[in-house]
Amino acid sequence: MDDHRYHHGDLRAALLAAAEAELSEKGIEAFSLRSVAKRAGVSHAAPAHHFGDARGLLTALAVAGFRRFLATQHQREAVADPTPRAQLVAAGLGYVDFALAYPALFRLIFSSDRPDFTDPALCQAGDAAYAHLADQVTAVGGGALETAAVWATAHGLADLLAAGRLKTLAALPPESRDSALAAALMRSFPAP
Amino acid sequence: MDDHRYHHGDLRAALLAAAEAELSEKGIEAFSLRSVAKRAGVSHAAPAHHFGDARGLLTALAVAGFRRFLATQHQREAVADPTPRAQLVAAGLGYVDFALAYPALFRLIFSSDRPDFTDPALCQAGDAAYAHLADQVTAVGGGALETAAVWATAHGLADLLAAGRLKTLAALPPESRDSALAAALMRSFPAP
DNA sequence: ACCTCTATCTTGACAGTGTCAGGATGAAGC
DNA sequence: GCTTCATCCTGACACTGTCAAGATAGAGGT
Repeated sequence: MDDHRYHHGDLRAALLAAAEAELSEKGIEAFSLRSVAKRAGVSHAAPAHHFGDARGLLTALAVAGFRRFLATQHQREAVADPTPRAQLVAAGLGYVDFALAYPALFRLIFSSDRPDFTDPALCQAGDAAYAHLADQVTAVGGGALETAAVWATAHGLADLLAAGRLKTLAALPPESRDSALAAALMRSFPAP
Repeated sequence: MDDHRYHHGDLRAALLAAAEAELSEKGIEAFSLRSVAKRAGVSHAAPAHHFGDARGLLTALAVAGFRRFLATQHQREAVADPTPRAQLVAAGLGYVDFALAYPALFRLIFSSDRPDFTDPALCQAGDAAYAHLADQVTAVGGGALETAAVWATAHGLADLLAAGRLKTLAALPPESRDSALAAALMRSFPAP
């Protein structure tokens, strides 16, 4: 609990936490590496040793974001019917949940050039998220094109809602909003 | 044709053109006001007089982006069947066309905090784009929820394609890609 | 015990950025 | 010709990311 040691102990994790806080407060376009260091209580060049540069930090943050992205979908799936169709819809609702709960992380992952998307760890995290969706589409009898269609619908809903551009949907109470989202998702893949 | 006059003549338009070129080359997150001024051949503080600050320039650029966004949709609609359903699908294809032709502008408009979206001109331009879509959904018998569903599908396809994340769709030849997009769009609103 | 080695973090510097204050320029109106 | 004013420039400031060089402390060997 001593914050004033020369060696921090777990500065890497502390910097990631500070970076996420800065990201959600200031947004990706006002993100500052020095602000992150200041928030973590270290010098402005301390992050360099753990992440190389600002891109490295944001890449690591994007990896963590993808993991939480999948975890948010799993939360929805856990409380949904075990049928493939219900699981797929639940994943879509989790997709939207993540975008609304962590809009800055969502934008970092899907609408930013700052993370290095050729980084192996980030590639793997992104591929895992895609594979999860593709598996579920396969389970309902769809192929690559159906995966693209479902993904686009979920992504469009999530992105527009997170940006505050779907006021008619956002104004609905949670249950009817979810059912509207579910209906849109259901239409995006073929009937059984 | 004299580029070295003290008074530029139409610096505002020249700065907008330079800003769009910089935006599409460097991306929104590496956008630099000084680079724009340098490209236009004026001093680093010249843009301030016409746009106030960097946000003002990007706001004006977003307004122009919304206009071109609508124009791109109109191009598709002009060569499509005049039936309401075909016109709506054409608008969706134009939506995707714009995202692929001007990805940086698309991101500026839909995934950036830098423009001032409370600016009257920008609000009006954005509302016009929304109204165009809503009108077409109304013409096929849909309401607010259907508008949201169609919008989300078109937006998701456009955003993911522009980000290069739908390789299966992007790999298709143009005609079959368009028909796949059209099929996804058709499913997003009720049958006649 | 001491001594090195190494990872970790700090300090200081540099070029580049947005923004502001003040000054220079030149076109238009009287 | 003189004034006026929009237009554009120069210079300064604080802030940013990145690099080089130094300070610190924990670990491991002798």
